Amino acid sequence: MGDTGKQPLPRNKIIVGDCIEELEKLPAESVDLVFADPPYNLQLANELYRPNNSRVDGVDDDWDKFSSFETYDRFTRDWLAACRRVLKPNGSLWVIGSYHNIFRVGTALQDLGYWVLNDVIWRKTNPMPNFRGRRFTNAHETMIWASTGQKARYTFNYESMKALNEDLQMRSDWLLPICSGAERLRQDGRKTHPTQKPEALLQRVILAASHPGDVILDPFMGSGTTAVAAKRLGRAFVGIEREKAYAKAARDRLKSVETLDPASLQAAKGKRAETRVPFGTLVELGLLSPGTALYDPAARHEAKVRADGSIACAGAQGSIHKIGAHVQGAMACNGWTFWHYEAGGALKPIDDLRAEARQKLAS
Amino acid sequence: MGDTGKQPLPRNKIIVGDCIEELEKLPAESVDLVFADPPYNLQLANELYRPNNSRVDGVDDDWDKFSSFETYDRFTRDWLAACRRVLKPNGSLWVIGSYHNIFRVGTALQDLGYWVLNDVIWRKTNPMPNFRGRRFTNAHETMIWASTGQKARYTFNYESMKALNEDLQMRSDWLLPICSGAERLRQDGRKTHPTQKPEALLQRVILAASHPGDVILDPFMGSGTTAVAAKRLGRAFVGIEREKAYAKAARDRLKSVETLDPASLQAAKGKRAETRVPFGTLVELGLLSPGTALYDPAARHEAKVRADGSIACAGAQGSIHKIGAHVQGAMACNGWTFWHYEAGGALKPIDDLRAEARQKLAS
DNA sequence: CATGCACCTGAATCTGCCC
DNA sequence: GGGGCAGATTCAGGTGCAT
Repeated sequence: MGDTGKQPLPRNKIIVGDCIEELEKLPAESVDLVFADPPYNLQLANELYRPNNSRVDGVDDDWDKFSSFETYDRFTRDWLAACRRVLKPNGSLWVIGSYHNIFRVGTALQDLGYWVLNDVIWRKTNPMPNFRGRRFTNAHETMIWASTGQKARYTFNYESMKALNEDLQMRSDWLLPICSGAERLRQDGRKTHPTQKPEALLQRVILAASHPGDVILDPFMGSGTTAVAAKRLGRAFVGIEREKAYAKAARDRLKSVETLDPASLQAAKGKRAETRVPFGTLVELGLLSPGTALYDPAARHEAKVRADGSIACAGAQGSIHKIGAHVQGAMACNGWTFWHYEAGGALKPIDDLRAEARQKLAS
Repeated sequence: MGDTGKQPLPRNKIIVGDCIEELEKLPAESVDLVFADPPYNLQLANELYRPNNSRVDGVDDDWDKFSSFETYDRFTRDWLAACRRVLKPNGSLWVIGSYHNIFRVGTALQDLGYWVLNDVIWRKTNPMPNFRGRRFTNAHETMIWASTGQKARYTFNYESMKALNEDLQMRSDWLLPICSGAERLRQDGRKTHPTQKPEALLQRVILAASHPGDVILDPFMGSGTTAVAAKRLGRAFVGIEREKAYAKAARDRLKSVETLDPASLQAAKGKRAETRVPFGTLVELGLLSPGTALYDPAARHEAKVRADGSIACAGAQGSIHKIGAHVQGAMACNGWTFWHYEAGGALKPIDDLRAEARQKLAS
C-alpha cells in the first residue's frame, strides 16, 4: 500500500502536530472509525491551517470571502483525503460542524468518493440563545456519517441503537445536553477548550459505528472527548492535536478514565448475529422428519419436508424461502417465520426448532 | 437594473416552464422571499420493499436524475444565481433538501455570495422507517435560510416566531408532521406529487421571513404548497413549474384557499411535544453507569446495565421492558416501574431517574 | 354512534455471504 | 467482481370496514 517508511500505528496516543502531516505518517487502512471536529472559523483556517505549513503567510491583508472559502476547501479536501487513506475499507467517518462549514465538508466528502450514510442532527437541550433576536436560536449541530464508498460494508450496531431508544429505531435527530458542569474542563475558572463536545455524543457515535477493540482516530483531538469515550468503551484511540496545551489537558483527563468491564460492553444482538443454521440441519438433527407437513399460519398451504432439506408444495419444490414466496406470489419470504409445524394440536413456527438446533450445535 | 424587455412581475400566477429561463424573464429586485424545493438527486439504485413485502413508492421521476455531481452543481448554481437577480436586496431565500443535495446547495449559495442566516431542521414526527436496519431512520430534512449578503437587512419576525413557541425563542429545529391524510393531493388514489410539502412548514417559513403583501417566489412549485400558504397568509406568490400536470393541480388546489383575516393568524399555536426519555438516555447522561445492577421489587431477579442501554439477566439480553417480561414469563412489562436500583440501602424504581433525565433534557 | 382492528403509506442513496 | 440465494427488516398516523 505504499507504506514504506510509515510508522506503525500508535495506539492510545495523542500526537502533537499538524493533522495532515501526521496522518501521512500513519499506515494505510489501519483505522476503523474517524471522528473529526474540524475548525470552522474561515479566517483562522486561513492563518493557522494552510496545508503547506512551512510557508509563512504575509499576504492575507486582502483576502476576501472567495479566497477564504477556497483555502478552507483545500484544507478540508486535504485532511479528508488523508483520513481516507488511513481508514480501513470497511471503516467509516463522522464529521461534526455547523452551517458555517458543514456544506463545504459535505461537498468535499462526496467529491472524494465518500458515501454519505446519514446526516445526524445533534439537538442541544440548552443552546446559547440568540441575543440580538435577529435569527433562530442556533440549537443544533450537524454530523455527517460516511463510508469509504458506496459498496463498503461499514459497521452499524443497529440493535444497540435500537436498545438505546426503547426498542424503536434510532432516528437521525439526537437530543443531548451541551458539555457543561463537572464534565467541562476548566483552568483557572476559564474553559480549557472553546468547543469541548459532550461525552454522551461521542459514546453514541462510537457505540453505533464500531466494535470493542476497534481503533478510533480523531484528527482534531482538542480536549480529548473522542479518546475518553473510546477508552471508556474499550476501543483504542489515536489523537492528533496541534496545540500542546490541549494535548496535555486531554492526556491528564484520560488518566482518570476507566474502561468499562467487558460484560457492560456487550452489544445488543439481533438475529443477524446468530450463527446460521440451514433448514436441512433440522432434518439432519432429527428435529423434523422427512415427510412432516408444514403449514402457513392460516393453514391454507401444506408442504412436505424432504430428506435433503428442501420442501415440496403443490408440485413445486425448493427451499423454505422459495416455496414460501411462491405460494404467496411474493418477491421474497422468510421461510423460518412463514412455515409452521404441528405440535400438540397447535401450529408453531419452524423458527422455534432453529433455536433448538442452535442449542444442540453449541453444546 | 438592465431590465429592458423584462415582463412585469406576474402576481399570483403559476408559470409553466423551465425555472431558469422563466426567472430570466422576471424583473430584477422584485421578489421579497424565495422558497425553493429543488430536485434532491436521490440516486436510488434498487427497488425497496417493506418487511411485509409491499413496495416503497420512491422518487423515480426523470426530473430527479442527474448524470453527476458536476451536472447537479451547475444546475444549482444557475438557478440560485437567477433567484439572486430577482430578489430584492433585503429579500431572503430558503432552500430545502436532504443529505443527498443540501451540501451542494449550501456550498453553491456561499460561493455566490449569499449569507447563511440559519440552517433549520425539519424534524418529522412520522418519517418512513429504515426498513433494512442498516442506517439511522432518516427523520429530518434540512432548510437553509440565507440573505443576499452579509450586510443585507432581511426580514425576521422575531416576535411572531416567539409567540409560536410559547414565548420562547424559536429554535433551529422544528417538529412537524409530513404531509399526509386529507392534505395530501391524490388522483385516482395515487399521490399527485411525490414530494408534497406540508402547509404548516411553509406557513412557518413565510410567517418568519416576510410581511403581508410581500411577493413570494417558488421556482420549483410542484403541487403548490408555497402558493397555498402564501395566499392563506395574505402574501402574493409567483410559481414556476415545468410539469403542466403539477401546475394544473396547484391551480385547482388554490381555488379553495381563502386568505385569512389578520386577526386569525394568531390562532396557530405551536405544540411542544413532551420529551420522551428512553432508558438508554439515563446511561448516556451518567445517571446510571454500565455494570449497575437492577432488581425487581422483591429482588428475586438481578440484571446488569450495559453501555448501549440494553440490560442482561441470566443469559438473556434486551430492553428493560423485554427482559422484565421475560423473567416474569409475561407478555409485556413496564420496565420503568419493574426494575429498581439500589440507593442508600433501599430499592428505588428507575422511573425516578427518568424524572431527573427529563430535567436535564428540558429545553 | 363509538371502538377496534386491519390495512395502507411516506424525498430511501436500505443485505451479506458464498461461489 | 458478478450472480445467486438465504433470510433479515418498520413507525406513526390516517382510512375504512366490521362489530
